[in-house]
Amino acid sequence: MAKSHKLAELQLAIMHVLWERGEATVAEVRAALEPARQLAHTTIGTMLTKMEAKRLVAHRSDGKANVFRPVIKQERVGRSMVADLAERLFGGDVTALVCHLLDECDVSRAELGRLKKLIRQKEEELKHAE
Amino acid sequence: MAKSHKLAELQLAIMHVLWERGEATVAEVRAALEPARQLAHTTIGTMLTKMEAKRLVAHRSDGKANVFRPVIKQERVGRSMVADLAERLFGGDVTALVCHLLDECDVSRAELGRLKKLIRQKEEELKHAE
DNA sequence: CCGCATGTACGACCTGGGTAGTAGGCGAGG
DNA sequence: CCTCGCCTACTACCCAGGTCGTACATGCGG
Repeated sequence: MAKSHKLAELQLAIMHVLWERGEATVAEVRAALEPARQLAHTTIGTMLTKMEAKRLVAHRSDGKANVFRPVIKQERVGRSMVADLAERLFGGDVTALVCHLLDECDVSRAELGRLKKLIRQKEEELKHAE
Repeated sequence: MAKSHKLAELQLAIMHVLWERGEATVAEVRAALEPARQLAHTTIGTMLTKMEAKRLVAHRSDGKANVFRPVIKQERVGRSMVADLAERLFGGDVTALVCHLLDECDVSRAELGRLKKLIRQKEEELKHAE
């Protein structure tokens, strides 16, 4: 029952760290976030605790420190957040969202190439599915 | 400077009504939102007031009622919210976002057609720009 | 054995979104 | 003129995200 997993700023940043590393302690997360944001050690800890309450992460106790690992998949979060945005901004019209993307951000030719390939591939899949 | 305009759920819904109509009273906004959400008249009023404080909307007084109109363009909000999501979810890699879209949502063949056309058009633009 | 460095757990607080109640203004109908 | 209905303005809350401070545990170097 894919309940929409909307993660806010910091939560998402933390999840990224965990997804990348598999698991991490509070200090490690903090260090990883350090360049972008200076946060107190406890801030990360608190956040992680709150996130555990929401079943976004889980922890095991390794000696003195807690080691956290992601519970939900990046995949899943990405999917629901993108879908959510498409819904709220374009009434669920995915194509409209892509148009928007293409229009507003500058996309390099290489990227266009990749996209073309992707679309062709998608068309193949559709053909086979029928 | 394009400070990122992130609007939350209700705010966005209200803006959609205003963008569509050009302007509307509290009662009209409420009526427009009615099918999806039952909200007290004052809820809309309060929200609109808060939004006015943030310069998202403005109002003129027409007799007894206030008539609100959008101050920011839909365009602008869409752009910054999409960019924001791309940034937070895919580190700004627009192509990754599009891939994701294509992969996860089911896109009809007609939509794929539209997208192909779009990309070709985009390629033209790039060529001319050089 | 002491105290510093690290860590955790818990509680405080602020902000912004969202939701609504209440008080008071004001025009229309009786 | 009084009341009903509609409207605004103000105030009050609740919740979640975010940010810490403080108190307390505990391993390690001297």
